[in-house]
Amino acid sequence: MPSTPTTPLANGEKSGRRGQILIAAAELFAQHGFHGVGIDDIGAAVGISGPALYRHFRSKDAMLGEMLTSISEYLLAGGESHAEHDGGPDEVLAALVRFHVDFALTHPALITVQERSFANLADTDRRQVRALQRRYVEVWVRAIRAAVPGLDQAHARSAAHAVFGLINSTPHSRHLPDDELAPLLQRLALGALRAAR
Amino acid sequence: MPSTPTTPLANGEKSGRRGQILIAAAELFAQHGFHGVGIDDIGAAVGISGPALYRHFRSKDAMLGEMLTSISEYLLAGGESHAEHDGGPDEVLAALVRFHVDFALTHPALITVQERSFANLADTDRRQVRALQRRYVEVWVRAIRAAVPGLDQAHARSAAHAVFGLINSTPHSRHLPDDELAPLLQRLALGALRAAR
DNA sequence: CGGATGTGTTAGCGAGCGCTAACACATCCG
DNA sequence: CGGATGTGTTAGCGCTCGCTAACACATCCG
Repeated sequence: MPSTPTTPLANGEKSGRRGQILIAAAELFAQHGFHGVGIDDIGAAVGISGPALYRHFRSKDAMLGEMLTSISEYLLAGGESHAEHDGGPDEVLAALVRFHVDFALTHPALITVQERSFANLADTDRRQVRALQRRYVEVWVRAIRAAVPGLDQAHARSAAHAVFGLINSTPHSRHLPDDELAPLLQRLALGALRAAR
Repeated sequence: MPSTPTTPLANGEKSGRRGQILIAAAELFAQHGFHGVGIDDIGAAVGISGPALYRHFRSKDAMLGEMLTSISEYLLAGGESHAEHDGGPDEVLAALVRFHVDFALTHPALITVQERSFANLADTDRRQVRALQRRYVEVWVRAIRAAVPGLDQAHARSAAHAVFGLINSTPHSRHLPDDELAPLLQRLALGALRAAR
């Protein structure tokens, strides 16, 4: 059975070498930036040497493309699944916050890459990732407007992006154990949205 | 008179060519990442050609170093100045938020570079920038703990970083005019901090 | 005047990049 | 067995990069 993704990279047919390579590459891209990482660095990180990567990916750009697409699909699928669940608007919003916080804490490198390497995508990949991201934002916008009355679309969208920034800042600052940081971030995010107006 | 900085780059002796180059380079670094920008690109952006930059900076690394140091010094000076002003804890915190929001909206490229290119700094520059950033964070930590009782240092520090992420996310999403976005961000940031505990 | 100083140019270096070519070998299966 | 397939290797290509060298010229000033 194909199953819905449980982990953003290394799923289904991406399991094995391909997934392993994407995970290692994401870590490196997050640390040094896309252009700061060489093909040989990525190979070395998975125990093979540079050019062997081309048995699995068409190009370095293709790695980034598949990486960001995969992340965006995972976020969208998770967001939609939580948004569909019944429960009041407050519960839905809290579930979205919890989902995103959990993702940021579990996959800090992926959050970093998603944030920073968008501009390095090839045109086609960039369009696809942007479309997926927009749909994810729209899930949030609907949830925010349902839970916080009196916000127009533009304000809700800005608030959504701001909360992403709040949650995604995690990788750069982890002075707390996850089991204290996660609830703090959830309080901060929901507190921010409650104050949106 | 030397005066305190009114603009993060292009101050005092940095006025003229040096400041102009740093501003142009910051814009390019923000768009493409440090390694994604060539010496010739920076030169072209100020109307001279590549190698002429070495009349003003020792290296490309030195440009980034001076850029981030300058930004960090500006933030720290502004933060300390607002923290010293009298007024209740709430007023001080609100002033810090307003100051940081204003900086993020006025200099989106600088915020982006400060966030993303820290890892590209040479060792010496990185140490200095880190020290300045820590002091800026400490200004916030004190203000947060004064205004939001019951937070220990670690939680306050995490909250400060989260609010930076919230405010700094602005460059990536501006669907509102500044005069609506700024108050929204201030409400979100203060709302988050109020909910920290 | 004439040297010093500051700021620009073009040519070109050495190094590192992404990627391809050519080959090696292990596994699988008709 | 023996070809097909998949996955690894090393050598090396063409290109771009940061940076230096060598030179040009304008301004300033003793």
